[in-house]
Amino acid sequence: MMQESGTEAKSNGSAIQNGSGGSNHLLECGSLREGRSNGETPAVDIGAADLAHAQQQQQQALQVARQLLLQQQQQQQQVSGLKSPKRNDKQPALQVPVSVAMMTPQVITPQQMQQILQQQVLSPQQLQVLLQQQQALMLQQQQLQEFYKKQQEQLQLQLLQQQHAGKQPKEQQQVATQQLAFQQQLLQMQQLQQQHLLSLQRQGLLTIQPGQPALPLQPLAQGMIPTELQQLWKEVTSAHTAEETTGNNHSSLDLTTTCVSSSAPSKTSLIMNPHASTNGQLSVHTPKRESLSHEEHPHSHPLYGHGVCKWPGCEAVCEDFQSFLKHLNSEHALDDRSTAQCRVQMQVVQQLELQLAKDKERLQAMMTHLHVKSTEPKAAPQPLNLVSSVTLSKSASEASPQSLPHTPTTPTAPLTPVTQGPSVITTTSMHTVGPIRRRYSDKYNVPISSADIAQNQEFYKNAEVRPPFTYASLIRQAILESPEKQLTLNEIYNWFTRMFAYFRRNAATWKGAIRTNLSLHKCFIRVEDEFGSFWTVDDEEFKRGRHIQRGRPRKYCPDENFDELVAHNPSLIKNMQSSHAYCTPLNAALQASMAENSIPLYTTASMGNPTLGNLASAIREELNGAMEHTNSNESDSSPGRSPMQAVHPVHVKEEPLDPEEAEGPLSLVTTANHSPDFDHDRDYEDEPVNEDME
DNA sequence: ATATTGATAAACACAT
DNA sequence: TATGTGTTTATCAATA
Repeated sequence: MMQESGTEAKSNGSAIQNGSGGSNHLLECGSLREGRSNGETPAVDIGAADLAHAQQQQQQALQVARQLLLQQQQQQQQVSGLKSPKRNDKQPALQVPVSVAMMTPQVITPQQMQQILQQQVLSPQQLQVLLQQQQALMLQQQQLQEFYKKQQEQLQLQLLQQQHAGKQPKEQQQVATQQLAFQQQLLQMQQLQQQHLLSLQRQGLLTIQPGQPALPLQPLAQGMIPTELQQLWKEVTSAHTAEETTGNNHSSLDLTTTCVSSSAPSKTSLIMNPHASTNGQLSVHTPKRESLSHEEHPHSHPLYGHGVCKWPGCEAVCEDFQSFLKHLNSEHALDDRSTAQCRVQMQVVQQLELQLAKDKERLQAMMTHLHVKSTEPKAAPQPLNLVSSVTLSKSASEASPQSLPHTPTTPTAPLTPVTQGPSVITTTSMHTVGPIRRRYSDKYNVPISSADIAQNQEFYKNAEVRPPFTYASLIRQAILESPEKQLTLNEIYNWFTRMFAYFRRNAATWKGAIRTNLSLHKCFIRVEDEFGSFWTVDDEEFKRGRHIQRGRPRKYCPDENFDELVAHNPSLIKNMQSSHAYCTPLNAALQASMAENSIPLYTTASMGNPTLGNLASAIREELNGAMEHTNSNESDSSPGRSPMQAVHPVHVKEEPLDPEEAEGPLSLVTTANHSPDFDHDRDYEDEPVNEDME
């Protein structure tokens, strides 16, 4: 059994999903061109009597174009959705975006581009290639558009002729409508691309040569500026002096020219700087006001940082803030160029906002979906393709382990980092699962809060996603969740399988890990009684951090002399006290209430503080006495055992009526709903219940 | 570059 | 003997 899991664990190596490129778009464009020439032929025959024929041809051409459009849209969608299942392992995101970008010369959506930029995975050369491809495509699209314009004109001519002739077939109307619709789509698409291109330019990613007229920009003139933009623009301009005209009067012409000039300087800044965009956004609003305000806050200016001017596409080095101001006033004064850049920035912002809105929506849908799903009997693991750690704390994750049946060792990214981030399950936050063993930072050692787990519990129960917690954290959680704060090994196993779908396979692996952790971590204390042994946790020790202590003295062993043991390891008694090893239900209740009040469990306070410590020991003694009364057969009859231990069997094994319902203070809210199939594994379940302890 | 830390695998001992 | 439990060590990978 070990072997099987062993090999499985090691075989996970390199399952790197490579987003394979889509179809070759250029080819499709080629066919488009053919379609176009076909379409043009009939155009020449306008005067021909065979209107039906011309219409047919037009329809064919339309169809081809529509298909093309559809394909493009689909591809865009596909590509934008590509990131989700990606698994990165050793192969950072780098390869994926690059390959995608290189293999599919289609127009890249702004979202994609942004992602690529953010990941900073493309070399300047690669970016150039990409951009060139995009330009080429845009050119083709423009041609396509021209073609349709022509067609439309023809159609209108035909219609006119027909009207004169007194005929107006329905088909023609339909065709005309379709054409219009299509053209609108085309325009929209182009507009999007323009914006994208503009943003690239703004970031200095695209350099348009003088000889290469702002071809892609031209269509922008056709796209209307959204009203919000106009409003924004008005604000910007009005903030200046009255001399300026309103934004509405700025034709795309200036924009074009300015963009060209502004893009020139920044070949160097091929990688988008996250800060830059932030600054850019700020600058969008009222530059003037900001320049005023910066005087109040001398050294903080959104356009100035790290000794560099953050004006889009500028990056001029300014020794100090004063020189920056000079530079700002001289180089970025209110002129056509600056206004145009401002405009571009507005578009960029708008685009980002759009994207943000979309992503928010997506996130919402994902979360909703997951919620719904959790209620379903069996969760399909796949749904959460959350794979990219992008973030949901939930967020994204990576390829779900499900997809890697043989990679038990590869943890998935945390759905929700325990201590940080939203506790929502964000798909983005999940890291890719790869064979990589993720090491959870110390913060993951922080006790898992009920809320943290509770929020994602359903998710983990159903999705085979590896929880982002260490074994130690989980074991602790399992123990603390139990009514008695103690569990047998088997019960711990069961807790794992019950709470996490991920631990329903490769049992040998994770069970071994649990055992190792129990042994290795100082915070886990093994206690024996005549019914067997169980584990408790010393929360103090747990919180203390590094649990592992190689070569540490053997843990408490029932067969050894307790006093001697304590003498050797004074902390042991502490551990025992703090852990529930010897705690009576009363003490447990005390701790429970502390926990409820967010007081660290088994706090050192109770140990360190003489008063509390005394109280604890007093309670213990009392309980011991009580134990002896109730359980005479127990007690110290066993020589090697300490009195404390003797107490154990009495209450320790008392099994709650329903393990699921008798929850400790730390128990997860949801624990109550567990399936009963697990958890009845104690051999001593039939043990009499001692409820009189309270 | 090094030290820590966590996960795993494996060897071993012991008990049932 | 087979299995479960527990301990220990080694190795690998991720991180600090």
